[in-house]
Amino acid sequence: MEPDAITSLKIPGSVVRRLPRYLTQAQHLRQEGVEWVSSLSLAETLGLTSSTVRQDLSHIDFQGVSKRGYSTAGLEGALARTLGVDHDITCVLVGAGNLGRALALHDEFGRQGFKIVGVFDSAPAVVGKKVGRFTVQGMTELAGVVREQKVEIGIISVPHEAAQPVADQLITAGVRGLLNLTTAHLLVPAEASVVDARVLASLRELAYGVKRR
Amino acid sequence: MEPDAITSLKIPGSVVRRLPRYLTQAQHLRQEGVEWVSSLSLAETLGLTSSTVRQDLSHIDFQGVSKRGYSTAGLEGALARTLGVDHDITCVLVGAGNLGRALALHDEFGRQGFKIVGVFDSAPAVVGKKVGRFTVQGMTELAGVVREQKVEIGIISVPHEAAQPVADQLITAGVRGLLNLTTAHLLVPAEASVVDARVLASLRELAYGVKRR
DNA sequence: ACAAAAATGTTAAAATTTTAACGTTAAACA
DNA sequence: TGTTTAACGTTAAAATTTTAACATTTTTGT
Repeated sequence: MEPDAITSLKIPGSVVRRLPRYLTQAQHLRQEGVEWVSSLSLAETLGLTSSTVRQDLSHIDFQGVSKRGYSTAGLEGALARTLGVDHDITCVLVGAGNLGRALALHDEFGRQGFKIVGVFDSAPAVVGKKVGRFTVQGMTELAGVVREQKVEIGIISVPHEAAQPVADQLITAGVRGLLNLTTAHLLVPAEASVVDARVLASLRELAYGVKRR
Repeated sequence: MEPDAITSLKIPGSVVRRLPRYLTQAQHLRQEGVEWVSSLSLAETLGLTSSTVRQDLSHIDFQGVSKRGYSTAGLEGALARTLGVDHDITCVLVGAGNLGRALALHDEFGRQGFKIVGVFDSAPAVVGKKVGRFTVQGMTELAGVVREQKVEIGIISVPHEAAQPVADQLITAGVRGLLNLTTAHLLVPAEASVVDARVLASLRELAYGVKRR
């Protein structure tokens, strides 16, 4: 099945960053038994305009229906396909500190298709310890696991000084995307992707928000 | 000391979202003993243009020096003041699941001035349990703690269906900013701020990134 | 003391993103 | 069966954001 020439060509970053929110809404609504949703209602619950919603959804391979809106199930499926989350994605997690362990234990990601297949850490004191169903492995085993299990995404939750070397190791081993939970800025080759989770940055952004009133 | 009329008037959101990254860089550089940094060098390490960096920093109350650039210490201080992170900010955390517990245990936030003063959960089985130095409290105690300790920020890491009611309770109790770790979209009065941590959304954004190549 | 040059702050243009406007489609109902 | 109308998809305008260009400043070196 050939992907649609227009819709698959390249979705602007501003739009890609909103697609996950539409997906979440579509999921929630469908789970609540709602079958149809309009651009206006999506806009209101997400704090956008209906124009933006329609403009955004025009980038995915899915059509609304006049007078009804969008089928929540159809929208959910189309968004999942567009984002590439309509199938499981294998991940490894590097850095078994508090944050890393929490993510490994947080089954919601697994339910959403992000399957962690290994947890790694460089500290000998941590290697061998259990984190939920995982046994923490040493960094020497990382490349092998990535190759054997065709791991696509690496989640980095190490101290920020260690982040770049870990990123390099992951990319060299064959991972194509990095979720960066550190405050470091990661440099990767053009064919790889990085998304920063920005947890501390979000808190700081919030500090600015609460200050000015 | 009157805040500068121009610089404090309102910094565009696009800029505010980058200020924490400059702050992080300035901190890292100063800790490494680097005293000066240019807009070009900042731009290169953050993946921006030097123009954007200079434009962004023109919003804060701080001047660079011709031929030298920006003093890392000065920049760090000015950014911290602009964002409002030059003093401690009290936070409470609601939802002592895996993610919540990890954040409570992650001392980096505390070192950066975000002081958690209480951890709350609605599940009777969890209330009374220890999370690091905290004893999980019931929701009935939330309002009292927020008022007595003048808590400014609430961190929400509950199941998404519970997020809005928890947000309402926090706002009613007097919190002025919310860090939302759930996938719910939170509605709050105009005088309050919400920042979404977008962890799952980031993974999904990454899925799109790894798909298209 | 003067000239050269590196890097800022600022102005203005370019690019992108968001919003509004509106023609079109198809469901609902008389 | 025809009319009404809600809501889409699309075009174009408005607003915002990013980038380029350059005049200005100030350090450095001769």
